[in-house]
Amino acid sequence: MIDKAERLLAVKSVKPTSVRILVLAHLLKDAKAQSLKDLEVSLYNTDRSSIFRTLKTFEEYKVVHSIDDGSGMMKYAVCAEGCNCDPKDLHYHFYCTNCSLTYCLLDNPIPIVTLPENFKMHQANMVIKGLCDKCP
Amino acid sequence: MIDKAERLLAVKSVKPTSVRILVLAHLLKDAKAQSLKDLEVSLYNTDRSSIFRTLKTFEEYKVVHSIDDGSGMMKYAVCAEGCNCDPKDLHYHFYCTNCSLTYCLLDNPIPIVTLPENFKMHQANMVIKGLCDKCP
DNA sequence: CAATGCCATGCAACCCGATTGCAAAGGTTA
DNA sequence: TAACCTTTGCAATCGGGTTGCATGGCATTG
Repeated sequence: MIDKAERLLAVKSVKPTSVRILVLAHLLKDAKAQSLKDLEVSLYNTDRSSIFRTLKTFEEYKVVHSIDDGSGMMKYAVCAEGCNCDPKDLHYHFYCTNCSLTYCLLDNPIPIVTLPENFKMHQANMVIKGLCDKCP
Repeated sequence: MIDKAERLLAVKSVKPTSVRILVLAHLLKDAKAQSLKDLEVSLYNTDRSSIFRTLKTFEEYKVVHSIDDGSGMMKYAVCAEGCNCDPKDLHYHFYCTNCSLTYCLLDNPIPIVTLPENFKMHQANMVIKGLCDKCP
């Protein structure tokens, strides 16, 4: 997972520092979107603000995308291959109100929404809330 | 607008106190969703926590629905007639990244999203971000 | 009318995630 | 080695949301 992280950073032209490799390796580890706090707990000897700034850098270089799932904490997930975080790359997210996990629903593309005249869409944030398959 | 607010409160069985009437009248005044701060500024002589609790009450009684548009501040908008805040009543919201206004796009129903097996949808929060017709 | 109790309100304080200022550490270049 | 830039760690701050508590209004009961 460490190598995978290093390779991804190279592809995205982000200097591979120790914190960045650790954070990205953790994000790659499973499919769920993780919050700053999640990462802070996992990487307990790394400073919160360093992780925070790392995530901002990742966003800037399209390594991860952020998800506001309404839980009060921003979540971060590694971008799928070829993702440019354009509207066409957007996908739904699913937030489980029981276990607080956030999933990327990559199979469902965001539909075309007809906007009022002269409205222009740049991004979208689509979150479905409910219970995941592990929660009753 | 005051009378309209009073009537709506009666319909929803919410005791019509002065703060509640004022808050609701302000929310009815225009179609844009308003934040706690917006209301605090408009009703400058009313306490923030009173407005806050009023909004919570309104949500509980389905007078308003809240929208997390990703701006960092929850927005509130009066429920359309007949709205029960069920998934079927959901609609898209549009957040203008320039002027920070949030609009309800009532004409577009939320499509059916095929969830992974055993995932259950209860609510959804769909926000499109971009520029509204008044912003360049 | 007086006593009681409930609910709304105002004020102040707190919580917590996000963010920033600043100095030290690490690495790169001249 | 010296100068420089970036990253990191620590501490502090910011801001929206939320809560504890005392006051005040209002209605119900005796």
